[in-house]
Amino acid sequence: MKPLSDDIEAFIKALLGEDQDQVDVQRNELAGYFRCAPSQITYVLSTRFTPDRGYVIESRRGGGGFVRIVRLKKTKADHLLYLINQRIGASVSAQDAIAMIQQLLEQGTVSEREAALMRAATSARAINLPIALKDTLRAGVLREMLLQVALEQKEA
Amino acid sequence: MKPLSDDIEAFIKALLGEDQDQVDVQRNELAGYFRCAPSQITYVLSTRFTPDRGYVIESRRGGGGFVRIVRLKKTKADHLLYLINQRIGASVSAQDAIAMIQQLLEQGTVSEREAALMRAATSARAINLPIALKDTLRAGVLREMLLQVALEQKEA
DNA sequence: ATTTTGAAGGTCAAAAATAGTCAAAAATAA
DNA sequence: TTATTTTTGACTATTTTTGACCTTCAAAAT
Repeated sequence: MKPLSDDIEAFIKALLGEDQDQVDVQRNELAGYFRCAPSQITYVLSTRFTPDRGYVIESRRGGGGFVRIVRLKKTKADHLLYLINQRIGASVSAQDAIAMIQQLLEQGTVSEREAALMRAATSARAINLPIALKDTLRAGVLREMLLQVALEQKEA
Repeated sequence: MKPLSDDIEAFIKALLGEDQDQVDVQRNELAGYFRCAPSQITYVLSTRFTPDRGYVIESRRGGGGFVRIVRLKKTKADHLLYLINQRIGASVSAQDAIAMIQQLLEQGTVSEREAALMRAATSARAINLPIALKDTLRAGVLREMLLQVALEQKEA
């Protein structure tokens, strides 16, 4: 017997279909449909729709809340995905961040202004913490920014 | 289903339009139009039309009372300096950061892509730390990014 | 001039509507 | 059996919506 998670995963992928690269669902509604705990939906999203697999999740709580699943277009975002999934690990030095940002700039993935913003956000001044934590923090900040750029690639 | 608050926000922004910098509404009338509690109007005003987002509210009670929504007109440079020197202190919540970035966007100080980058860099996902340090860190990241934008303003 | 009154708007806390977290239990796979 | 994955549920977090009660203002009544 196939686990429910697989069905839920398939269902969401079906919702995305061919042309759609983004879909909004309501966690409780989905859970109701599959007669499972709402947290199971969260489980599926966090195990099957990761950046690693080419997806990004956004969500909002409260009235009118939702979970948005966005599929990244792999062809366009190839190098970005590599950086996000491989190159950025648990920690990134300031030097490494600068190098990666430079590459993105040179290949035209980001503008000069955008690159400057990214450098600012990952600079030592911005990330003012005990050494042990610095590089970890920077990894998080850089990753989220790259995910954001990858999201926009999809629109182009 | 989008929350009512978003509709009310959009409605008020439509009233303001491009050229108008201020508009008067009647709380009860608006509430009647949207079939909601009058206090919901107050809620929308106090969450979406804050100084951080570039608006101030004035009002008068009693017969002929009104609520006036005023869009602040500050020069971009002044506003940036205010944010950097006054508004961003030792700590900034995720919500406050979003509000400030939103205003920069509406002001045309940053592009949609740049705003998205800034949101990503200051998001809770990017800044994944013990609560105590989060807001402090975010303040640093946001400040450095704004300084960067200010720098470029100067050159242009 | 003073008081009354009805028409605004304001406050605040509770309820409702969502989603997230985390650890334990259950099911499977090795 | 042991390790891993799935499933669940209790508890938390966030956002929106509502309602009961409070304050202020202007015009009418005295």
